[in-house]
Parts: sequence; structure tokens; C-alpha cells
Amino acid sequence: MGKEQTKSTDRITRPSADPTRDRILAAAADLFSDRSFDGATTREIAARAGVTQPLLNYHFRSKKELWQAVVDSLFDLLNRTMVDRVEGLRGVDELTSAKLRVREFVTFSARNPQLHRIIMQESKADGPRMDYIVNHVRPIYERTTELFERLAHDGAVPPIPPAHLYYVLTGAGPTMFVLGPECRRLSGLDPTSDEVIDAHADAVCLLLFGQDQRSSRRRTTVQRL
Amino acid sequence: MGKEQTKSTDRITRPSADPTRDRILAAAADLFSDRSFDGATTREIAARAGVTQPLLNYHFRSKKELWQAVVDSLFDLLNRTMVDRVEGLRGVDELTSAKLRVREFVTFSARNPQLHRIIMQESKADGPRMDYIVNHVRPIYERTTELFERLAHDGAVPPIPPAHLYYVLTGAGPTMFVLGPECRRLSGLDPTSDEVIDAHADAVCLLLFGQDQRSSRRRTTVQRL
DNA sequence: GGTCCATCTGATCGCTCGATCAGACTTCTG
DNA sequence: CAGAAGTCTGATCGAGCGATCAGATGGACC
Repeated sequence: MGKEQTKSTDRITRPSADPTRDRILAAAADLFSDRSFDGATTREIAARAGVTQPLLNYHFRSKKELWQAVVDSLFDLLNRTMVDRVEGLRGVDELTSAKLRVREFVTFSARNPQLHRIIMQESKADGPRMDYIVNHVRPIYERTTELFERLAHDGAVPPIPPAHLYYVLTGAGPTMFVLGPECRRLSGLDPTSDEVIDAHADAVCLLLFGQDQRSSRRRTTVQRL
Repeated sequence: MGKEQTKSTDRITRPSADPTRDRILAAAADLFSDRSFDGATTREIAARAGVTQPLLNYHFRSKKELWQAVVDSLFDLLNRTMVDRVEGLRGVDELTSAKLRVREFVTFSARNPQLHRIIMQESKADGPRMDYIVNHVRPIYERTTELFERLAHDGAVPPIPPAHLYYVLTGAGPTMFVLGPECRRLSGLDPTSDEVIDAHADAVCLLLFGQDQRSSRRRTTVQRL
């Protein structure tokens, strides 16, 4: 009981130091992303975390709040990852910075497909969980579309309205990894391997920015149309 | 009782002439796609179809078989739509044909986002429902990657491995419409309007094939890099 | 009119779900 | 050692789930 106050104040964004709570969060992230909110049962989450089911209601008030904590932690990880990447790019021109950020975004969604799986799941229909996700996505959307606006104005990316470019990117980048099991079955490729992830980042960057973005993949037949 | 045999034999692919059954299928497609398999209840499907819940078990043996019938009908619609489009293109060169097929694919996934929502839902994790979907997707995947192979060889599309190009396309095309409610909230655009659908098809074709593909959207700053 | 069969409904079954609660266990403090 | 606080578990609750079944309904055929 006395824990909720202290925890809920300092655990809004920062990762917890509580190992059990973190194990529950990790198990819940996996199961919510694989099976969706209704498909993931608290008993299965608890089993994967190696605890009993009532413990979830001790650390989190309800299944809904557990889900929110999972979403918070995943968006927190995404934002910290992108901020870390950008901070190493002081003084670099915006186009080079944008290329590296797109690359980082593709890599992140390959290594952490849970976030996009949950977004895909909950943003299909209006509802309280979509509201919760939209609040997290909106600042990312604003930053991204403003960047695309400038890049398109400079001719660095094709003349596509920013909103459409945003959904092209959030579709083209993560889908191969969101549908990882299907991809493995259809193509035989391993969507968790570094080679496949790099190749997909190459593909997305090539389509968005043109030419080859990686020194290791020089080809001769690059001209379009 | 006597119905199952006659129906299950001639209703594998073709649409039924049974209006009640079709209303159930349509309601189930909407709810399965919005709320996922576990989140959609048979009672809610029945209510939307305007019938009582036990009637679902009369027309379909179980919730699982209802889901399979929904998937069958949606893939059937996709395949018939694409075949109809291709049949009007006899004698056209492969690049032009490919552009029109990409455009048709984007339009279809905008008008029928249910199919991609269900695929996104079930292909995230291994399971019997993913098997069922993969069986439907495999021939589409084979045809598409073979086409991309030829186009890339001719330099008509960027030199990207076909498997990656496939997931770029299946991501970039439908995502804006799969996440329709989120898109409406974030961008203010209406992802069901013809203008937005056309603009998105333009965007995808421009990225894949370069230049502008629509006569109505001539721009001056098209050069890349 | 009587019979048959496909279609549809109300009532209800067994099951699993998320949540609750009393109590056990551990750790820290005095 | 005593006791308080934090952590965790077994037992169990009511609710909602998919499925079942007996029976109502209505049109087709004799």
C-alpha cells in the first residue's frame, strides 16, 4: 500500500531499480505485443516473469495500469535512444543527421518490435488505449513532419506531403520486424540478424534519400527510371 | 445440421448468397480487425450483425472457423481485385503494369484496411492463425518478389533485395490506413477520402519508381540527393 | 392440413478471466 | 528478541466468455 505513492511519483519515466517489477514489465511487453491487450492474460505474464498472478496487482493497480507502464517504458526507451543518437551529432548538417536518425529508427524498431506491435494493435480503433498512445506519439509526429518539411523544401527527399512521408517511414521501417515470424517463414531471412537489419535500413534510406547510404554496398546500376 | 456439408464445399472461396451469413462475416471482419481475435466477442459480433449470439455457432462451427471464413473472404476480395486490375492490362509493358498494381494495392488497403489489420495482428507471433494467414500470403509474396526481382534487374526500381522491397511496400502502403484513427488524430487528414488515398498512392509510387506517376501532380523540384 | 427442414432464439453450461484478501515470509529497526 | 513494513502467495470471488441444446418460427412440398 505505502509503496504506490513513492513509486508512482519517481517512476513516471525513469527505469525502476526494482528487479521484480522490471521482470514483470518485460514479460508484459512481450505478451501485450504478441497477443494484444485482451489476448495477453495476467496469469501468463506472471508465469513468464516467474511470479504468481496476484503479484501483478500488487505492483500495478490493474491490468490497464500495467499496460500503461509498459507503453511508458517503451516510449521512454525510444526517446532516450533517439536523443542519445542526436546528441552525438552536434554540428552535423541536417541531411546527414536525418539519414542517421532514420537509420537509428529502423534499427530500434528491429531490436524493439514490441513498441510498434502495440501501436499497431491499439491505434486501429478509437479507444482509451489509443488516446494514451497518441499522447506519446504526437510530439514524435510533430518533430518528424517538421523535419521532413525542411528536407523536402531543400529537395533532399522527394516532394511528398510530410504526413504521407511519416506513414511511409513508420510503415516501411518497422513492418518487416513487426511481422518478424511471418517474414522468417516467407523469406527465410532472420529479421533479428544484424545483416538483415542493416540491409533494411539501407533499403529505407535508399528510397527516402536516394543513392547508396552505406559504403559497403556500392552498386553500379543505381540510376532510376 | 444438413447445411454444413453443402455449404462447406461450395463456400471455400466464392462469396455466399446467404444474406445473414454475409452480415455476420462483415460484422466479424470489422470487429476482428479492430479488436483482434481475443478482443472481439461473439456477442458483440452478433449484435452488430443484428442477430443473436448462438446464430454464429449455427453458421460457423466455432469462433475460430468464423475467423477463418473472414480471412478467406478478405483474401478472396484482394485477389479478385488484383486479378481484375491485371486483366485490363494485356499487352502493357511490365513497368507500367507494376505501377498500376502498386497503385491498386494501396487503394485496396485503404478501402479495406481490415485485411492488413488482421495480418498485422496475427503475424506478430507464431501460432495456428499465423499459419493460416501465411498460406494465403505466400503466393502473393512469391509473385511480388519475382516481379521486383525483374524490375530491379532492369533498373526500374532501386537495387533493393526483393524481400526488403516487399516489406517496404506492405509497410509503406497500408500503414496510414491501418492506423486510420491515429492518422486522423495526428494529422487531421481523413484517411478514407479519395484525395488522401490518391496522394498516398502517389507517394508510394514516387518512392518506388521515381519521378511523378500522376499527371495532375507535376512539380519542378523532383531531383533527388 | 400435415410434415419436414432450414433458420433462429432464450436459457444455460463449464471455463477462464482480472481482481481481492487474508496470511506467510523476509528484512530492517529498536 | 519484538514488532513493523515491504514483498509475495494460495484460495477464491463475480463477471464475461464461447459453446450447447431444446424449442419456436416459417416456408416448401406432399
